[in-house]
Amino acid sequence: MAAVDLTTHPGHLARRLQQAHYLLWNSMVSEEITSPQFAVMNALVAEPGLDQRTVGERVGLDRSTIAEVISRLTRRGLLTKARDPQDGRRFLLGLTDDGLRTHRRLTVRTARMNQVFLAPLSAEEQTVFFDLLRRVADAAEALRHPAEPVAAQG
Amino acid sequence: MAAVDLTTHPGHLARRLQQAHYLLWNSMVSEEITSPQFAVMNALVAEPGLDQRTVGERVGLDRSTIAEVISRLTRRGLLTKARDPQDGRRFLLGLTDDGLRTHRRLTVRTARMNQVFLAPLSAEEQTVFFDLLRRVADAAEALRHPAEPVAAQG
DNA sequence: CTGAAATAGTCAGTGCCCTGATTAATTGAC
DNA sequence: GTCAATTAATCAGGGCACTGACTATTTCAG
Repeated sequence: MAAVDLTTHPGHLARRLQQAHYLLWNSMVSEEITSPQFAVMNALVAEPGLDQRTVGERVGLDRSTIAEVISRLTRRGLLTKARDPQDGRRFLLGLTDDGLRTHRRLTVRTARMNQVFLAPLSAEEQTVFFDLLRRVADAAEALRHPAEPVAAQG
Repeated sequence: MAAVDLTTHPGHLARRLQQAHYLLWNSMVSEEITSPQFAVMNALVAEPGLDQRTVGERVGLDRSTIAEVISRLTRRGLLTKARDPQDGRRFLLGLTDDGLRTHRRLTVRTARMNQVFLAPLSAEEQTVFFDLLRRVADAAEALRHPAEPVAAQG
């Protein structure tokens, strides 16, 4: 009986949290547009004309995944993709009118969904929750993308 | 400029948290066995002889996903699968010796990984983090599996 | 005992997520 | 100016996660 209590494993809880969010999104926000797709559209509302790689960086998706997400959004006419005349490697991205409308519509619904999602916590707890979540995620991400490796010491 | 700040969206943070965990698991625990696979093995250490559906329930995986995970573990010889003679619909699951050894080995490593993952938080913050995470995940899950719908009132 | 409902598992289809290998374009050392 | 290194994107391949439709078995009402 060397079994472990998974409710003390942050990774397990993170997975369950994300699954729960997925289901809630599906029922309260959209069955067509997923949360990562919304994140991509949102990045392009904030900074129109970004290229694929940079959008991925903004929303936290690797090069392969961002390519798939963008391909789906393009296929649905929510997003346009054009070669950068200045740099033939890049594709510049932008939202179509439909994409913009969709983003606006979903923004309202995500706000409602977030309220339901966080309802079990008090206002102060919600603040703490965000703080802890961000700190853990940022630190773990930093482990993977070690940024400027400060000149070797010792 | 109606863009939203995704760092105030719990779902977005949950996704980033899970991704960060995935990467950390890969580098600190195993490149062969994934976190959900470990969760399944762990459930069978705690309760040997469970059937597929129940294991899925224990670790939070739907019937399709649990089938895939079990198929991979079986293919690798970590797990056995046998028809329940009492109920021809069920498959009873159990760990092989190799599966048991693997579980034991990974248990040590997951403990180390959890420490690294939670390192940015103080001991008290870690306790709070677990509490908040569990409450939000449980509540959101409850929305989807509405349990015993208490007799309609009013 | 028989036929309908419930239950366990499979299968097809969609989408997210990663790695490693490859292709095309640009940049930079010489 | 040429060739090597870098960079943006694609592709192949493995794994997780869900839904809806299907099969096989069991259960239960009658």
